[in-house]
Order: sequence, then structure tokens, then C-alpha cells
Amino acid sequence: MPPAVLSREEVIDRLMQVLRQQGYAGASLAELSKATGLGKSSLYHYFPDGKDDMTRAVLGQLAARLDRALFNPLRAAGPPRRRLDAMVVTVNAFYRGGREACLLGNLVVGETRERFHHEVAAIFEEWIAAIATVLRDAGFAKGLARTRAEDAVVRIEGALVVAQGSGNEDLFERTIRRLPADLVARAAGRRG
Amino acid sequence: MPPAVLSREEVIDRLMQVLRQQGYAGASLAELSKATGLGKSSLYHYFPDGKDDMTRAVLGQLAARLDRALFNPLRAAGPPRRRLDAMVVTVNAFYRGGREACLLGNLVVGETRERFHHEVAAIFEEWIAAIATVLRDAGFAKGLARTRAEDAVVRIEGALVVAQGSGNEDLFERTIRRLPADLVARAAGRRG
DNA sequence: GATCTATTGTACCGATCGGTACACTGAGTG
DNA sequence: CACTCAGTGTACCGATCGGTACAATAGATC
Repeated sequence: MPPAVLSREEVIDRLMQVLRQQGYAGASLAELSKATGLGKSSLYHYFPDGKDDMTRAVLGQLAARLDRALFNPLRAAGPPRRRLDAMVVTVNAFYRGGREACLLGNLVVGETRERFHHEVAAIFEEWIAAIATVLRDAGFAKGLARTRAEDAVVRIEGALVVAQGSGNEDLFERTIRRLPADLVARAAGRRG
Repeated sequence: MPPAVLSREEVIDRLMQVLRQQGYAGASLAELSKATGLGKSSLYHYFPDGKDDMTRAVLGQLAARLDRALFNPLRAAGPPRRRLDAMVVTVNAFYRGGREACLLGNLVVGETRERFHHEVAAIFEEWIAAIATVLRDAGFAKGLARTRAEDAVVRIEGALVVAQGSGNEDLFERTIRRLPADLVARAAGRRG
């Protein structure tokens, strides 16, 4: 809907970049305007309820993109180990090797946690469920598959925080590279 | 220094609560004032450089408290497994079973990442090093001890995010309860 | 009691916040 | 050509932002 220079999807993409980098409270309308190249009036034309609307649009687009690029491949047929390896590649690209923050992680802070809880929780849940599906396919019992799937997402989110906080850039990639082997390990072989 | 009703340590404690819950951008002077019971003038009397000063004071006090309650016990003598168990108890209390956010995690967002990077990175580093010490005492090689120690902190930070994001409250406690056994496992016995 | 210094309340500053009003444009459509 | 209407720039709103000035107060010290 923007003139032609930027599609709606691209606009939401720019909004996502600002939100994931600055957080909700830190993302001012001025920055969102600058990042998209749209004036405030245009921003409010597309997103009548302001930042709240924009954030919901961003969450919707994120959910759709993750479905396509991450969750559906996880749920598709194929060797479990290979599906997990594919996830690692996608996740690594999505977070730019740990240099980019997680939007979901930034939306659990302060008042935004309750405000966007439904959307955020749904994405986390779908992610965990998709990994659990792979692990069930790999022969694990339901409970164990679920627990390990949670642990995988926990480690990805944690690795982002610790990598950025400690300045240890490669910690993120190292952490997620271990994931596939760890996840399918038979009650043994934690890692090297 | 506050009249007598609140010690400096207590004031900084209140500031910490606001900062860890709201993040830096979301913590307004009005809120910090209300939480401490000090007017803006008093706040600026104790912390002349405003929010920046307050945040540094909070980080300093956090570092001191973690040293006393978490890192020193980890580095002290005693059975490694017991030291890790103690860490879990302390961590669980500190984060109120996952209901309280991590200040460090909230300070890696936006411009605050660079601003407080030294302090934040130092705390993460000391934490990881302390856990690595335990694991060396448990007989692990230096590299493996370090990697597993990183993983422990990664899982704690990640569990906070995922527990709060997914609304799954007990995920945090479940995750950290697994940590001691996982950490000292002999290249086997990932967990259940 | 006079003095001093730490602490505080009040009032204020310019800047920016999120958000709105409105007139204008320009590309389609009849 | 007349009309419409999605899209936009400009100007503005009251509220709040982080921060400062300053005079009043108060408790200790002499």
C-alpha cells in the first residue's frame, strides 16, 4: 500500500527491525517513521492504533514467516536429524549469528508482556510443538520430546542474551550448532 | 543517606526492581521516584547523572550481591554437586521462580547494550567462570568446563525469557533443577 | 543560639513523547 | 473532465520525558 517503493510487507519488516533492536518502549514513532520512510500521518493511516497496531502487525508477519521458514520444515517429512540441522541454519540466519536480538524476548518486558502475551505465547508454543514433533518422529516419548523441545528454545533465547551481554559473539552459533546432536541423543552424549 | 527510613542499599534495591521489570527505556524518572519514595531532587542528589548513574549503582550492587550469594559459594570448597545445587536454590529465589526478569537481559537492548556493556559483560563472565571452576573441580577439562558453564548461564537466561513469554511459569524452575545433574554428567545422562 | 551542610519540595526548562486535524495531492474511475 | 479516495506533509495537541534552579528545611556541630 505504500506508494510502490515499499510494500506493506517491507514496511512491517522495517518496523520489526526497530522493535527487535530497541524494544517496545525504546522504539519511538520518530524512529519508526525514519526506518520506514513514512511520515507519521502515513504510519497512522496504515496502523490506526499506533505502536500497538504496528507491533501486532509485526507479530503477525513474524508468525507467518516463522511458519513458512521454520515450523513447516520442522513438521515436514524427512530424517529428524536433517530437519533439526535445517532449523539451526534458518535460526542462525534469522538472528544474524546472534548479532540480532529476538523480538519475542523484547516483548516480555514491562507492560508489553501482558499486552502481547497471546501472540508471543502462541509463537513460542508453536515453535516448541514443532520441535517436539521432530523428536517424536525420532522415537522419543511424548513427555521427553516436549521437555527437550522446550530446552532447545530456551537455549536459543538464552544464547542470544548471553552472547550479546557478554560480547562473546560466537557463543550463539556454537550453542545452536550443538542443538541437533543434543536433542536426538539417546539418554547419553550430552556433547563433546 | 536517605533520611533513615531507607538506606542507600535499599534505595538502589528499589531502583533495581523497576529497572529489571521495565527495562531502561521503560523506567521513567517518575516511576523510579515513586518506587523509592524520593523526589526527583533527592534522586539527583544521590545520583547526579540521572538514570545513567542509577543504573550503574544498581549494576554495582547487583555485582556485589551476586559475588556474595552466588559466585563466592560456587568458588568455595565443597562437593561440586552440592555447590551447583546451592546455586540453583539461590538463582530460583533471586528470580522468584522465573516470575522476575533479569536486569542483565534487559540491559542488552538498544543503546544500553554499549552503554553498560563493560559492567554487564563482567558479571556474565564472572558467573560463567565461577561455574567453570566448579566443573574443573569436578574433574572436567578446561575447555569442556567452560563450555558447559556457558551453557548453564545460557539456559538460565533463556528459561526466564521463554517462561515469561510462553506463560509457562514452572518452565523456569524445571529447567534450572535439571542443571546440576546435566553439568556434572560424564558425557552421558543428558537428563530423564 | 548561630552556623553549616545534607536533604528535600516546588517550580520550572526545552525536548520529545504518542497521537490528531486537516488540507492537499495524485493516480485511478466514471 | 469531474470525482473519488488512498496516501501524505504540516502543523499542532496535551502529556510526559530527563534534567535543573533554588529556596526552604532540618539535624548535627560549634
